[in-house]
Amino acid sequence: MGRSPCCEKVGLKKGPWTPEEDQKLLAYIEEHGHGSWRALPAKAGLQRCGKSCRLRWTNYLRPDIKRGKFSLQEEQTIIQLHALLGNRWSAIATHLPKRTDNEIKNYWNTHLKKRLTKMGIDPVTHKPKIDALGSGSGNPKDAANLSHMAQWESARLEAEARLVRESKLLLTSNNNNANNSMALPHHHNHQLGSANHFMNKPGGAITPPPCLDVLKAWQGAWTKSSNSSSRDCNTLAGMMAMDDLESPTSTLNFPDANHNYPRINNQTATTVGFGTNDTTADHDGWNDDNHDHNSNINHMVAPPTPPEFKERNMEHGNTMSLQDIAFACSEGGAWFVDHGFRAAAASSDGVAAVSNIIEGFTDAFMYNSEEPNSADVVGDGENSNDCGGAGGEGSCGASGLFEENKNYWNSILNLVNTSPTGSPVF
DNA sequence: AATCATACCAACCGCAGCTAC
DNA sequence: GGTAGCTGCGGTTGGTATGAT
Repeated sequence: MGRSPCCEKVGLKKGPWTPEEDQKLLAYIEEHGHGSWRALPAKAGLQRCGKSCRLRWTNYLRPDIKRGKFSLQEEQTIIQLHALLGNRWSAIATHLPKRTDNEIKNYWNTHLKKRLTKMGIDPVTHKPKIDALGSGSGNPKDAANLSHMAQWESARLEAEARLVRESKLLLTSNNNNANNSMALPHHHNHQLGSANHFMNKPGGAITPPPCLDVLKAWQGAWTKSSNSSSRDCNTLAGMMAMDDLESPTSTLNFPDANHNYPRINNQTATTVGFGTNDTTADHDGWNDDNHDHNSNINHMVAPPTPPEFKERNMEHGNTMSLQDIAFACSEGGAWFVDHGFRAAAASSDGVAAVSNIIEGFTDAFMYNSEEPNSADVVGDGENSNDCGGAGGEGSCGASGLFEENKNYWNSILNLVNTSPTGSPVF
């Protein structure tokens, strides 16, 4: 791979651009397009290297750039995408219309990172800092395990999402049946791919679908070891709410309605923790009585009991496999698989079977009304199991698991699905 | 008013991936 | 298959603006 000499050439100007230079570059690109950046400066009469021209164009002169203060929703999106993708600014920028990767990066480094740090969150891992927790659990192994899990899961999550995309491309051409939902048609395709990946095992062996809410699970795990004074800060949303943000919402939102980014749901932020010892009636993942649904911050059910998970985690070398994650969702997972495969049984060929699985899963997992504890999807308070909707009376029991996984799965799928450019994210 | 510290952000640097030859 | 060129990306720097003392 050869290195380009670029700006090392003598005589090329560096540093801030003058209005005249901007005008030249703008005029040339408007008339001819940028074409080859390397050749552009000479053609445009600029004493700059192509790289500098490209940067000036993409970060400043491009007409579709929005400048100015970041909105609350943009901030939230950046934080959530950063939690998911890390410092992949271009990927993050894909989901923030009219914002450049450079701008987002700068904003992260100068604002958001500091803010998170100030609030005791590690801006790299997006979980409460060990220092902030003090000796907390008193078990350094926990921290190591979680860190290990975080790294592993980050990679796995990306691979999973990539497979979703690939499978979508592969299967959409063969499968129109999976697109018959008026509600969220694209999800069928994505789930189709995902199901093909994690369920289509040789010999008919079925692997339960993954509970993808790993980031939140980490936070939940940390919740367990944090003290009561810091518990209120154990959801990112909670932290945001405690700082200078206006809303605790951290459910993935897309800021610009003009870009057809779907608002996934109207629920406010949630944290699911598989490590909590919630024995209270609210089943909100907190072992107390003051973190209920009336809070601005919603807490969801903690799926398996800690000893089960710990034991399993140890068996698997302190990393989480898909099966482990699914195990974390075991209560809903068994039903989920059963429901999905009852639908699949109606088909004989592979693609249709997978399609039917997805149909079944979609019905079951996302819209199911047969589930005894099905929650109100939009959290509007009308359903007694509404997890956090305004005025909702119910708490998140077993249905919280479905809600939480559904929401997170939606988020991931929509991240993949709504990318304007065929997302370079995955 | 002057000086210093901090915040902000445009721009640069260099690595890595992709593609053409 | 190897090499060179080009482009994109992420980390970092340095100049400017703003605030504090």
